[in-house]
Amino acid sequence: MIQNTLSADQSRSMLKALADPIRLEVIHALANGERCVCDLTKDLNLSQSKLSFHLRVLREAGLLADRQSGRWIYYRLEPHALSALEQWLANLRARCTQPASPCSE
Amino acid sequence: MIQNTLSADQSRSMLKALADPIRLEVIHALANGERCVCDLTKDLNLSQSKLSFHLRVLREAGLLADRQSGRWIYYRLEPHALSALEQWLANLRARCTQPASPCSE
DNA sequence: ACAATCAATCAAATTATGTTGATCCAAACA
DNA sequence: TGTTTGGATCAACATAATTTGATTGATTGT
Repeated sequence: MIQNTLSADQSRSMLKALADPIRLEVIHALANGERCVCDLTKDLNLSQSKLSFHLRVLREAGLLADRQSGRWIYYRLEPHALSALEQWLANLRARCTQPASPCSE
Repeated sequence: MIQNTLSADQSRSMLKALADPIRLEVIHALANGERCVCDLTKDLNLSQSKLSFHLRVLREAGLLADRQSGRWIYYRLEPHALSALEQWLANLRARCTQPASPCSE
């Protein structure tokens, strides 16, 4: 589960997961709701094992969740993840835009 | 220069640049203002060529800028870059949290 | 002009990521 | 039970990113 504040590892794996065109396509493909792997392979025109690899990266980064129903596995976005990363980024920026130190003592 | 909206390539290279512990350290080391490369090597205890490599990645991603003064080269944060990425992320999230389609027509 | 210093760059070696095809396992259905 | 389908995983290979040490070019000081 994703907390409000990300660990260094969590933010790093999310950033890495998002920094890939195929994985971004996967995310977009899930924007309208969950889909099973077999439909995703058709939607994205990817081989089964290739898609599976990228789904795992996204899942392990916390960006996706899955559930099984019968013999299908449905993947969906984990919306908290993106906002947690947004917050992490906002924090980083805050730390990086400190005003110059004051002139007198 | 960084515009208000990032291209896919720009966001990708920023995400990748941020997804590395050494490069994050570099960013933190610059949080209080610009520093020359020779001081950064001491601050971060990195070899010259290793630091140079990571500075280049960060610079090419648009996250840092540099200037020369005498024989020193000073690096500084490019604050627009982080906020542009924040915006990119917010956009992605917005596209990913569309409400379910309405019940009646 | 010569020596020293700062920092980029290059080539070689190493490590990490991504891709492919095969295999395995579980669920469903005959 | 045997067969099919959905999907994860594995091993082998391919590609990309990182590290290291050496070289180079520019700037400064002697």
